[in-house]
Order: sequence, then structure tokens, then C-alpha cells
Amino acid sequence: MERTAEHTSTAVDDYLKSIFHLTRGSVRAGTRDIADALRISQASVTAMLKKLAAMEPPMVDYRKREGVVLTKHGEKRALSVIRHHRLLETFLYQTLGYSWDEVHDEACRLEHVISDRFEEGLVKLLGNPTHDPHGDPIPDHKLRLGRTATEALSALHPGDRVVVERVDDKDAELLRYLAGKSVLPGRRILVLSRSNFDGNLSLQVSGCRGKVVLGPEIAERIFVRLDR
Amino acid sequence: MERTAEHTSTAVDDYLKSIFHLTRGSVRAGTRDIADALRISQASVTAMLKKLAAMEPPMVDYRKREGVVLTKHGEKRALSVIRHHRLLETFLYQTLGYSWDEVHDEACRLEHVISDRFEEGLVKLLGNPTHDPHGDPIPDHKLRLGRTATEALSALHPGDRVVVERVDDKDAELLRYLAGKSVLPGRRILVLSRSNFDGNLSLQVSGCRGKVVLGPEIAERIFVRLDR
DNA sequence: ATTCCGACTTAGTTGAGACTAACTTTCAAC
DNA sequence: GTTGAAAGTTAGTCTCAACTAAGTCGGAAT
Repeated sequence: MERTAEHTSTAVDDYLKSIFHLTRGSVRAGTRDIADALRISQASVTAMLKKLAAMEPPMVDYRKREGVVLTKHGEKRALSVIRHHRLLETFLYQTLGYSWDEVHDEACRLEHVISDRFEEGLVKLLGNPTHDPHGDPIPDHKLRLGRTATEALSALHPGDRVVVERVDDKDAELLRYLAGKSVLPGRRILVLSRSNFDGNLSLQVSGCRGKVVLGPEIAERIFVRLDR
Repeated sequence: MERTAEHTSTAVDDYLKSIFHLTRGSVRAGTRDIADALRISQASVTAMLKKLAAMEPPMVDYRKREGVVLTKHGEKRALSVIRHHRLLETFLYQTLGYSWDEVHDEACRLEHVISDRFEEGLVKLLGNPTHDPHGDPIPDHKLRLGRTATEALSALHPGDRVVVERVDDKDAELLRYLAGKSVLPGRRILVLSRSNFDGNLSLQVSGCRGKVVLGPEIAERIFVRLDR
């Protein structure tokens, strides 16, 4: 009902979130990468990057043909949206009984709309959680992002014992597939072998009889820490 | 993140909701009334009414200079949004610990965005509630709106004993004021007297020592049923 | 019957945020 | 060094939903 203009729009939030994720590792995000992540045209991205850079205070440092990074302000805003997103995922999973693969899309819609009061309510209800259902760390109330030293499952060798920490949450079909194989955050895994031919990993998963075989593209999206 | 186009937009939802509320009682809603309710210009309303009438299926029956009513489809949609709104208010109040006057604005933002799955989760969590914290009936899953035979407190006479059923929820300041006087849904009230001079009502409220005096504009926004 | 006011409509504009089409820059391969 | 593709930018357009300004309509009071 209330036609209250938000300080930053849904679209702006989405751009900042994408840039945040894309600039983990690489220094600057390219127009192309952002366009692909948001499934919009490159031209639209160029236009928006100019706006983000022209805001007061500026949300990004944008240089033509060199890409963007977030400014301090842009990063704060991105982390705030990510905090909302991950708190919501945790809530949907724990309180509303959503399955693992359903939480992402709903959280994407709600994250732009909830107030500080709502966030506070969730924190209290959920007991100040530190990780969402996929194992991603939830930025704290000062928007400091916890790090969990992890590596991709695909980088392991036979004999390694690890615990699943986090799974890339973008792809609902993948999540459903992995849930079927019991590859969930918290599960322990023993790497049995790796094929020299196709790179497939053969795994023993705790609480699951028989072995699980995963292709390298999938193993790259599962993050683990060493067990013990 | 996902740029999924909703079937009806936030703006459309708000128009349908307004028209629904305005056409309780009066037959057709006028452009002026809708403009005031949504705090936008008359011209904007005229433009949107044309669009709503041109939709497939049409959401309203609009006749120039005669006003609008909802069609069956428009009413279904309005009731769906109202169901979302009132379920959310109940959730915010009961589960997240919001106060009486905080729930409306937050629900107004969330109501457009939650999925059927979310609605279902709320219903299960809250035990299929029939009324929101202000006493308004929540449309059921078939979108049938329960009626509670009530009359405005302002229509009562000295000696009447009533129970507060519902309070107009639009005005957060009013809600805070009434909460301070313990005029809440469920409270019993005895009407002590009414002033011939200014129409003020003098009341005895259950669980509250001393009497409460309310002006007629306020009493018009409090709905009650007879006690016993 | 005229007048006047308020409700309503029309016409034209704006700003967000998307799009396509066409041009430029960069860079790797030859 | 030229060339060709991929990445990036510019220019112009579209839709949505708001706006203002300038009319029109209709009913009540004179």
C-alpha cells in the first residue's frame, strides 16, 4: 500500500550483489560477467554502472572498458542484502519447512523488502545463526563476513577425509541431485579415487551406503574443509 | 536476483486492494477515493483503471465518470493479496514479536512478494488463523472472506456491553494510542455515557481501571459485537 | 438558465530500467 | 601488421507507473 521509495531499488541491490560475488578472487568484474549473472543485456549493465558510479555516495568504482569494483558503501549495501538473503534462507528452511532447493528463489524476492525490524526478529527467532542451509556464512550485524577456509571438492586426492561445508546455491536442480546423494553440509566424505580419464571422483559419504561418483564440474561447486 | 516478471505487479495489487475496500458498502469506487487512498494523482488512477479493464481477463468493470467495481477475477486477486497481508500481520505479531502498530507497513511490502509455498508455510506455522491481530478476518484458502457481524463503537448507547472485534489498521498512531488505553481486540467494554455536546463516549474497559474517553472520529474506527 | 465547483479525463512528460542495433576497443592468432 | 572475434559502449526505443496542466462533465445553488 505505502508507496515509500526505498533508498536503493531492487535492481540496484541485484547489481551490487552480483558485483560483490564476481569480485571475490578476480580484481574487477566485467560488463559481460554481470550481464550473464543477471541475465540481461550488456548495454543495460553499462547504463546501470554509470548510475551506480554517479550516486551520492558512489556505490562502485567504474572505469570504461576496465570493469567495476564496489566502493566501501557499495560493499556495505551488498553485504546487507546478502545478510538478509542468508537469514531468510535459514528461516525458510528451519521455520517454514522449505526444502534445501526451494529457499534460494524465495529469499531473492524477499531480501529487498524486509526492514531492519524484520531482520532483528529473524535473528532473535533463529538464535543468531552464522551459516545458511547451504553452508554459506551470514554476515554479522556489523556486516563483517565470516570466512570458512574451504577448498573445492574437485581439488582433493584419494584418501582425503573432509566435511562438506557449503554448496553453490544457485542451481536448484543440482541441490536436489546432491540431496538425493546425501551430499549436504555437515556430512563427512572419504575420497576413494579419482579417474585419470574423465576426472570423476568416487566418494564414500557418511550415513550413506555405496559410493557416490561425481563429475568434475559438480565437484567444483562443493566446498569442504579437512576432517579433524 | 531472478528477474521473474510477476503476473500482476505491486501497483496493480494495490489498486485492486483499494477498490475492494472502497466498494464495501458503496456500489462503485470513484477515481478521487482511490487517488486519496493510494496518495497518488487522479490522472494516474484514470490511466490505471483503463489498464485494469483492458487486461485479459479484465480485473475491473470501469465506466467513465461512473466509477469502478472489481470483476470476479479482480476480487479473487484482491482477496489473495488481503489473505497474504493478514497472514503476514499475524506472523509478524505472533512469531517475530512485532507490536500492534508495526505490522501493517511491513505486511504491505511483503504481501506482493511471497509465494504460495510461503503462504502455506505460514498457515501451518500459525495453525490456520482466522483473524489478524487487529481482528480483521483472514480470507480462507478458497478466498472466502469470513464475516463478523460488527458495528462501529460510535453507534452505541450508554449501558451497552460489547467486545472489541476489530480496529481500523491503517493508522499506526491511532493503534498506539488505543493500545495505551487497552482498547484491543478481545477486550470487553461497557459504555458509560455519551456527550450530547461533542459526541465523546465514556467507556469502562475490562482490565483497566478508570474510564476511557474517545472522540466520535475514533469511535467510528473501532468495531465491536455485543457481549453475551 | 447560468454559474461554479469538484470530480473526472486527456494530453504530454518524466524517470527507471530494460531492450536492439550499430559502432569501437582490445587482443590473440595468423 | 592485419584481421576477426569478443567485450564494451553509444544511441535510440520501449514499457510501466507516476506526474502536471489543461480541459470537460454534471449537479447544486443561485
